[in-house]
Amino acid sequence: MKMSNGVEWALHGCVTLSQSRDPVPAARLAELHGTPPAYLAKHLQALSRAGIVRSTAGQVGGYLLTRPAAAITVLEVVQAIDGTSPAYRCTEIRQQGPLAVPAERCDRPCAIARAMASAQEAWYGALADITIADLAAGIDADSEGTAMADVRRWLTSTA
Amino acid sequence: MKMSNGVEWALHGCVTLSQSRDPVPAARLAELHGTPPAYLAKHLQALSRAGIVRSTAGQVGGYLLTRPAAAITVLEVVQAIDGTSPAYRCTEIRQQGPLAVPAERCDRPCAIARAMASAQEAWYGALADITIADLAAGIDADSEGTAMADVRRWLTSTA
DNA sequence: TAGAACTCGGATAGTAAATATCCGAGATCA
DNA sequence: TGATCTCGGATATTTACTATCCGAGTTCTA
Repeated sequence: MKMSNGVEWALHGCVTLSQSRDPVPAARLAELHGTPPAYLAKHLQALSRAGIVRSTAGQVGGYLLTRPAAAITVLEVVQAIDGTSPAYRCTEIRQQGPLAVPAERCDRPCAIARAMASAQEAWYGALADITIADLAAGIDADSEGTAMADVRRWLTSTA
Repeated sequence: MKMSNGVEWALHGCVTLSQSRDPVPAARLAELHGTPPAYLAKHLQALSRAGIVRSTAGQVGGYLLTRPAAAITVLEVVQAIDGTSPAYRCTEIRQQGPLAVPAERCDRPCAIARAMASAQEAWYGALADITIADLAAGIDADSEGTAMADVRRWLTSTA
């Protein structure tokens, strides 16, 4: 069970975008985070499709959050990059083999699928309780309150 | 984020093994569940390495649970098949780029990694609260108490 | 006691997904 | 109006999962 590596870049990118009032080009984010520019752009497209960021074309274009950072949950970002399909997908093997359960009796998921879905629900719930603003605050606290200010300064400075 | 398909087979297999007092060959489990025999055997090897099942060679050999089903958690099975490494792995991109954080200040994981680890902790906790015995009871309840009896009858019958 | 049959175990191909990249379409500013 | 910079989807490469086979070891039978 491996989560896409792009989730990390997307989360860091959203935190960075939360510090900017002007659009930030994908190349700029890639430079800041030390990631492949083209690949990061692909993930930003996914965020755009999910309605988390808004893209602007042209010379002063770039990406920008569509909502306040406090209104964007980590779960949204994870699902935008990694997909919404649950990690465990039941293939209904109870309907196969010599003791197959007739399909008419399989209206509800089997006990195993229910257990796995319940656990994933706990996972999603935890992710939904954290917002991009929380992450920014946590990173700021780790750096004794200088990290986000440094990001804002770097974003406004011309490359 | 996609979990290995073998987890489903392993969980169903453990439930089946919990109904048998004699070793069950991998080929028998594969026949019951309608899965590729060789591939299922590979996953059973992983369960064996994790100490969840015990293998016996020879003519009357097969696989058997090492502990009562109530003492085996779903988390153990999932980790045995899918690995123990967390789904989200931080690549420490905070240490790269023009605003890189010096390594000396990275003694503890960054706020994003902490948040993701906390969520995974919730996931694991939910899986650890469910045992193989719970799954067997749930499946039995879905079938109005006939499923496990049918399994026991089928296991003792000669193919 | 020797043989044979059946078992598991690790090493070996094939396939799908994720990773990484490039070039074209569209929009903005000079 | 033109040039430059932006995003967006289509395209190769690598990784991990899926699936399989054959050899080593063990147990029962004759």
